[in-house]
Parts: sequence; C-alpha cells; structure tokens
Amino acid sequence: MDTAVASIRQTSVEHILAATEPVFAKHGFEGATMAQLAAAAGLPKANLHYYFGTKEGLYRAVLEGILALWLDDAAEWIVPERHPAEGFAGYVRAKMTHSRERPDASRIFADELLRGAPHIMMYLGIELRNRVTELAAVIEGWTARGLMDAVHPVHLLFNIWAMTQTYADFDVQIRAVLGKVSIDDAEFAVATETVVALVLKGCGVRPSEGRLP
Amino acid sequence: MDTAVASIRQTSVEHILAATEPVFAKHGFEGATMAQLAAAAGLPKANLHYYFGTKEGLYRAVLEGILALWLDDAAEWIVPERHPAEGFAGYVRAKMTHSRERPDASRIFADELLRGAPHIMMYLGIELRNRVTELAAVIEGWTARGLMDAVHPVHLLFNIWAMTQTYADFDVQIRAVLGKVSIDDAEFAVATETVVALVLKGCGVRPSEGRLP
DNA sequence: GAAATTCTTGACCGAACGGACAGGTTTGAT
DNA sequence: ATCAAACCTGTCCGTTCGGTCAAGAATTTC
Repeated sequence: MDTAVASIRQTSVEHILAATEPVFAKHGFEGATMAQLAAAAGLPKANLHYYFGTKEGLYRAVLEGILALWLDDAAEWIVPERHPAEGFAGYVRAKMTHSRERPDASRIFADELLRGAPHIMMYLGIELRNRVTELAAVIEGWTARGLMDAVHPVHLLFNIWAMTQTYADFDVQIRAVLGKVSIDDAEFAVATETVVALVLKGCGVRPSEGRLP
Repeated sequence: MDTAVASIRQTSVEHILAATEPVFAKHGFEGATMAQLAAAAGLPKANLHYYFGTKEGLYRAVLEGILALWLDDAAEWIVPERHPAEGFAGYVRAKMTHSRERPDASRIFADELLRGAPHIMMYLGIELRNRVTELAAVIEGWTARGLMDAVHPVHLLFNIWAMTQTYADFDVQIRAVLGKVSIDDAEFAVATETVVALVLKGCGVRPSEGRLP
C-alpha cells in the first residue's frame, strides 16, 4: 500500500499543525503560548514538545506548509502562453480564493513579515526573489507584445498581493466598515471583481479577442 | 505663553510614546515586554507604569495617536470640489508618504487588525465606518458626473489602503525581493506612481482637462 | 510473547513576565 | 523657607512562560 498507512507520527504531526495554525494566526509567534497551542490541539504541552522540540520548531513547521502554498498560484496563471487578460484575472481570482479559504495562512505570513521576517528571510531573498524575476519577465513580455501598458512588473505584483491578501489579513476592518458579521459570497464576489477590474484596466490590458499574436 | 510650557508630564508622556512605538511595531502588543519598552525609553519600568498605569494603557495611548493620523488624509483629497484625477493621485501620494515616514504607525495598526482589532473595534465600526460612508458618497458623485467609471467605492478604498500600506507593513518583503538593503527615493517614487496609475486607470478616471462640470 | 521502540502525560523547573509599592527626590506655589 | 504635590526608581511579588523529565502505556519488531 502507499497512502493509507498513516503512522501515528504523521497523523499527530498533521493534526497539531492544523490545530495550532489558528492560534498562531490570532496571536502571532510571540503572542501564542504553548499552553494555548496545546489546548487547541487537545493535547498536553509535552506532547507538542515531543513532536516539534520547541515552540519555534512548531512555528517553522507551520510556516513551511504555508510557503509551499504561496508560490504555486502564480506559476499557473502568469505564463507567456496566456493573454494577460486571462492571466491576471485568473491569478487575482486564485489569490482571492486563497484569502477566503485559508485566511489564517495569510495572517501568519503577514505577521511574519510585520516582525521583519526573522524566520523566512532566506526564503524571501532567494526562492521568492527568483520566482518574482521570472514572473516579471513574463509581464514584460506581454508589454513588449503590445498586450498591455508598460507597468513596473515587480511593483505590480506587490500591489496584487496587497489587494488580495488584505481580504484575509484585515478582514475585521472590512467587516466592521461594511457592517457585516461575516462577508457573504456575494460581497466577496464584488470584492474579487473590483480587484480584477482595477488590475486589468489599471494595466491597460487589451481585450483578449482572438488568439495571441 | 501657550506652547513652550511643556510640563514634565507632557514631555515624559510624549517621549515615552515616541520611544515605545518602534518596540510595539516590531513585537506587537502581546510580544512587547515592559522591560523592552522601558529600555527603549531609557527609563525604569516603574516610570512607564507611573504615567500609563498598565501595559495596555500605554499601548492604547500609542494607538490613539496613530488613529488621529489615519483619518485626516482622506478629508483633504477625497472631496467633491476636486476632480478625481487630482483627488485620487493626491490621496495615494499622501498615504505613500505616510508609509515612508511613519512605517511603525502603519505596522502597529496592521498588527492590531491582524489580531482581530481587540482594542479598536469601536473605532472601526463607528468613526471609520462613518468616514468611509462619506468618502463613498464623494466617489459615487464623481461617477455620477461622468468623471470616472462606476467602481464599488468602499472596496476601492480597501484596495487603496492595501496598496499604500503594504509599502510600510511588508517592506522587508519588498526590500528582499528587490535585493536592496533600503528602498531609496527613486524606487519609492516608482512605487508611488505605479499605484497612482493603477488607481487612475483602474477606475477609468477621465483626464482632468479644464474645470469641473 | 518478549523485547525494543515509540508515544503519552502529570509534575516540575528556572527564568521572565506584568505589576505593586514604599520611600526618596525634585518641583512649584505660597 | 516651607510644604504639599508631583515625580522617580530599586526592590519585591504572584503568575505564567517555554521547556524538561521520569515513568507508564501503547505499539512494533522479531
């Protein structure tokens, strides 16, 4: 057999990671306590230490799961084969879906950045930076082919991340200002299409009629 | 005389608020310790307790100074008398300047929102909400006068805040991806004009030739 | 089925936490 | 010059922090 083995270790580790993510999201690394984390997992503190050694070990494990998520959206949508109208719209919608379905992941990443990225500096400066360079080349290619205006591609990406992730990171503010206890699907769809339109029109993306030149 | 009195209390309070802001920005409310805060102010812990009672009292005082800053930018720029080309550009540039000059203020606000706004829920749901309603009316007026496209005004504001504040909150990420130790004026100007262009073109703002209709 | 390994847990530890407070010092009004 | 009010701070306190450990329970291995 292949998948269904599910050793005790693997099961426990996955359970702890899933259960503690909301606690790290709510209190940050420094603010979360081992007692809270253990309570969220329904286990004694010593059990978390058995599997992850230290609080930082647990936090890094949670972070690594999030970083894996982070890089994949772009690779699917920001590619030369697509027209930018399709690429940007798809990318923005994918990021917005992430903000809706995994807000805690976004918040943990946001907290890590707010603190100066003490645990993921290497990731930012190497993996993320390389990936951004590739994406920037794709966007510049679109501009060169006359499919959109000349826009600084890296700052454009920063701004797309900012807009999409604000719906996860700062959703308290959004709910408070909208006067809603929770953001329903219709409201979220409005938000998504507002961001899509801002990006497409903001970049002067030509309508994608017919095939690519 | 009027200003130059500067009682000991006032001087001390202002000094402590200014000195502790970076500590709260770096570690958040929960992560900052009274010992760190006191060390940053160059005073014994007991001194901070003398003026602010508790850690939370000090934090709230810092927060209130920030909130006062927060609401004023919009009132100057998002007004019916201006053409949206001027209004949005001025507002974005003002917010970007804030991100450059008071990044710690933005980070403390961001941290508070990430934690679910435990100390400023009232502010969000009342003052901020009222202000946003007014701004939304101005933007809808611009649309009604044919000066820009129909864009959901509240989500537009969320996105402007997201883009401008990302340059304060997540500047580690920006510096790491750009490969710069610090963001120089030229780079920041590029960022600012990228955001301005995204907003103006994204909202279909007509060029502001001549006077308002 | 016995031995070895892995897992679980309550009890415990020193350090660091936010805060209290008494007593000394400085300041300002009279 | 006096004195009350305001200010300053070393020291202490109970609690909570992250982490350890020994010993027992469950599981795997042979």
